[in-house]
Amino acid sequence: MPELPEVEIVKRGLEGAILGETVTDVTLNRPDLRFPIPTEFPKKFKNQKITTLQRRGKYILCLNNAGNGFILHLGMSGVVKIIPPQDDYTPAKHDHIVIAMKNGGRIIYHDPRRFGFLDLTTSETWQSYPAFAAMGPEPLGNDFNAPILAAALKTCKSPIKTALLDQKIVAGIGNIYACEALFMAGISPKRIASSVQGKRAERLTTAIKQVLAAAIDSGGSSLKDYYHTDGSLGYFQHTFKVYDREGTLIDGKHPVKRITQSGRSTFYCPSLQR
DNA sequence: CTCCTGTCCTGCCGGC
DNA sequence: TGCCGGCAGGACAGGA
Repeated sequence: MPELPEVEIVKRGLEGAILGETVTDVTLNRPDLRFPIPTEFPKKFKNQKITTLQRRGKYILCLNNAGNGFILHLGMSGVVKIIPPQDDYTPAKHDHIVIAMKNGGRIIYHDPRRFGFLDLTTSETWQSYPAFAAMGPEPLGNDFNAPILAAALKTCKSPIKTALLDQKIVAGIGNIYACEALFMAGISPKRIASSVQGKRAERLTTAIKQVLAAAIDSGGSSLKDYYHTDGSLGYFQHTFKVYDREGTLIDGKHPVKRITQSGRSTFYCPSLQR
């Protein structure tokens, strides 16, 4: 599920658990996720203090006091588990990376499908990491507004839904929140992206910000519960208006339809989205 | 260039 | 009950 809101919640959970803490050990339970895990990762973090945690799009950046860092992407099934200092840790299937802290706590990266990946970076160079260098604006930041979105879409001939999934247009949006934002904005996912200008761009910008902020709020309020139940961060329950709701009626009369665009499912309400 | 398709991997769900 | 096909929230390479 990890799109921007989920990754933001993971980052906040990590802040509470490991920011300022010292790593004592990093265990790689397998050599690769989607790509090989850099073999120098453990030694670059061992005995170093975590100084920075940041999110950019769907990526998490973590830096230590030696100026080394890692970039983590959760892929489709990545989960971060936080094991508090006093708790026992029972290894589970697909627990690929275990980071042990001096205070006794542990951070586990768990990912059944292994679509996620971890790469090394440094405090000096992380901003020019390829995925970041090409990435569009943060949707919740001041750099994202209607004129900027309209300009980015101006030459884009693909459907607006497909364009929203392009991380170069805007960062952090995935299949769920693309569907939800278009529904909130009353824009058809099939509309040519270049035609989303003026008022439509205004509505879409507002919808994107609202949908993402609301999801973060709902994840934030459940953060404590997550921490206490299974310690896993990366998935939280949020109710969606159209996503995965094919056939249900909006306001009792407007059915939600499912179509395929660029090989991905799109959910929308044809009578309310133009 | 831009756009679309296929692919990586495991788990789960529905249908037979 | 068991097996099998289809599908899953991402990103990228490669081809048109």
